[in-house]
Amino acid sequence: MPNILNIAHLINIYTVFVNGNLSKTSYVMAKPDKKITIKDIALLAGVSIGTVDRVIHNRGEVSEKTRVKILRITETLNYQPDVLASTLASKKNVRFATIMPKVDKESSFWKAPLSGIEKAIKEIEHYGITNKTYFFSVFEKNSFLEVAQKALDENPDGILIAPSVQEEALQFANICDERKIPYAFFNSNIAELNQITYVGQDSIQSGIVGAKLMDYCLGTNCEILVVSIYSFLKNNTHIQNRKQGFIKYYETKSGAKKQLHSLEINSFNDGDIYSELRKTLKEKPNIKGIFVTNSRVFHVARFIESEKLSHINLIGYDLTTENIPYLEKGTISFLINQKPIEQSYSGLIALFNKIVLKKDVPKEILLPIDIVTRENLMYYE
Amino acid sequence: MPNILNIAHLINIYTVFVNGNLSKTSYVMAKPDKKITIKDIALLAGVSIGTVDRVIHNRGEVSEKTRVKILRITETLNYQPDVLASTLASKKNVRFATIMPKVDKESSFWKAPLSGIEKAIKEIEHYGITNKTYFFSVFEKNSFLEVAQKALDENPDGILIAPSVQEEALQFANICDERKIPYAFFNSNIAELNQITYVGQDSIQSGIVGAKLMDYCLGTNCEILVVSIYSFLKNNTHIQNRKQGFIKYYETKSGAKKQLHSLEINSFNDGDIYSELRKTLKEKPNIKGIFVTNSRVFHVARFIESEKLSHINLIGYDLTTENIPYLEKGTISFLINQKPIEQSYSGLIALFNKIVLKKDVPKEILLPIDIVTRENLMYYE
DNA sequence: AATATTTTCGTGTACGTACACGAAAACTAA
DNA sequence: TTAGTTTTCGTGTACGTACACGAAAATATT
Repeated sequence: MPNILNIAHLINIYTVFVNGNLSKTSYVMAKPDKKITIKDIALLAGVSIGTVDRVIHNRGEVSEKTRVKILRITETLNYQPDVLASTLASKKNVRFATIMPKVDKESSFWKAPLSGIEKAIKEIEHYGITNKTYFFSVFEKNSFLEVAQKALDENPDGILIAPSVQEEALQFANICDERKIPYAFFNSNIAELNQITYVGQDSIQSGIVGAKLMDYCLGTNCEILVVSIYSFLKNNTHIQNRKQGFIKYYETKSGAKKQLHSLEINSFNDGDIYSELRKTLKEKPNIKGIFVTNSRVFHVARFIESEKLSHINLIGYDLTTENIPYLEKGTISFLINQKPIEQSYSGLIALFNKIVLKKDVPKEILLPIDIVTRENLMYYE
Repeated sequence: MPNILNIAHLINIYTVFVNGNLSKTSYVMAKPDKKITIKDIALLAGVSIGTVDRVIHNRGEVSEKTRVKILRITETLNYQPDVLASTLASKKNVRFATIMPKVDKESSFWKAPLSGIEKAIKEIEHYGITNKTYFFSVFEKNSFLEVAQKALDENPDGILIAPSVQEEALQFANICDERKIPYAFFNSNIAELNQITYVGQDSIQSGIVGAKLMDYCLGTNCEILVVSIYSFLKNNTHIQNRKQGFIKYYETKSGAKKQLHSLEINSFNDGDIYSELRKTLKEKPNIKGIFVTNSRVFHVARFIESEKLSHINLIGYDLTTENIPYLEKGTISFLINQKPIEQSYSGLIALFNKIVLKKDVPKEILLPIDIVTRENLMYYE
């Protein structure tokens, strides 16, 4: 029989248990505030804290009988381990790896996730968590897998991936599955894998939002151009979904439909882009709105300015340093924000919750589709 | 002379110090990863950890000589106390109080902050933090101060306040100052006080955003009505700023100006509201847009539906359960979201950072002005 | 100089958990 | 039964900090 300390709450627990009426309610009603510790459980089970610890961590070396007994008590009292004490005692530090595209000179989009990573780590570094970020090039074919291998070599406890190159990322996810390393995606997703979660935007819906805005901008009798710049390089489905969503809006919309045109440009060169745009606009002079499916919208903005086409409404994606000046000047009417900072931040926090705190994490964390215009820009930067 | 343990990093520290070249850089370069503990400091200072602890907490009973010595080492090594160990050791629990309007049957706006509070507490309860929320009525004159007094009676370690009734809140803030209880504001602000921080929206700018949206919605030749419903009851400046911002946009805007009209309605009764609106719209048939300066926009939406005025563009505030159906149907074109959940969440986190972690907190945390329409609504709810 | 008083400091225990080590109990083999 | 083996468990120490208690050192008093 356990030695009963003269602590009120323990007596309460104990009474409940010797009665055989092992009821959570009755305990909780007795002392709702006091936190249950393994010491309490040990006392109630008539064993030592070491034994309780072994049961909780499935470390074996405990007879089935006492194991069940301890588990029963644990569940009944709804024991929650003290995260502070736990991480303090276990000096093991959890190491995360983040794999994402490098910031190329063509667009600064991938700068933003870096500060999200920093923010997340600052918040959880107390818990002994570190992160190492690995950058791949979306332009070099084998870059992703090379870089990913480096990350793997360090045997991290969890990996956050921006799977911009789908096939390679898919391959890598399988390797992670084999090696039982948990991983999460951000920015773009690959369906049907074992990712802990995906943090990002619903890309179809974001296209719909773009269309809605375009609709508000434009009068009744005009045409719209949807521009994709170098979309095949990137996470195709992501970009294509935006286009698809945009088109869908106008298909389902009752009332005056607008005519849509589509243009694919596979170049980052302003000259190439200008001539393509010039040609299209010449052919279809009724175009009053241009929707660009990714962050390369600033190319089109430059074109509009240089050709003095102020009557054209321009909508695109992402608050990159290239795009922002054109939003401020009004050349770009709206930018749809993907919340790149929150994406990486939430991704790491999700890994932390799952791996360290062992909490459940939703399979998809869909971030808001922010509508950004000149007037509310300052609060999103 | 302190007893040198054969731990590499300590020898490193020690070497640095006996040389007299007490340089942070040299230490950090030696062992950048190892965390400095009070034990390290004690060893280096040739005292016990108890003494170091006394110095760190300004608890006195230490000679000036060793105090300075310890402080010097502490600063040089950039000692950061371990929050986990610290909160584990001190079983004192920090108690916060939140004071905000009660959810009235007229509008569900104040439901949202409750979940923000819950979220924040869930995140920081490990640190022994609790919160008790107090509700006042904006309709009863002395309700705020009564409720606030109750909060004060519990002698909380920090108070989060939604100062919707300005004069009373001001008075109360002064009491808090006297009693040296730190406080923060959310949702609306009172300038020039000693609040730790204000979390909320820039209300002037939000009016400007509303105007911009209205501008996009409307054609060239039309008039706009600005409606304030029961605005004198609430945090006046907040509501008035929105109106002011809205007007400012059209004043500063070059090009075709639009004519603005203003309507104040001091009733929640649909009958009253309808007749006021009906009268105004009859007088000014050219009105094509209505901007409502608070969450009572659903009244106007109901009016528009019942009078079948589908040509009117309606813009207002807040994703309340009353407003959302009208946004979904399209009767309301846009709602400006104040992020009420994040407001209370960030408010409590700010208190936590300041009081518990002793971190610096910005004097103003201005949350984004979310533009919400039918198509991106689902990600803000 | 001896004692009293104050200042200064070291030691010990606690917080709740993790884990190593070894002792006791249970079981096996002879 | 006894020794050997395995299973099961208790004890001790550590993580980094907080704080009480009391001892030692410094100072004051007679």
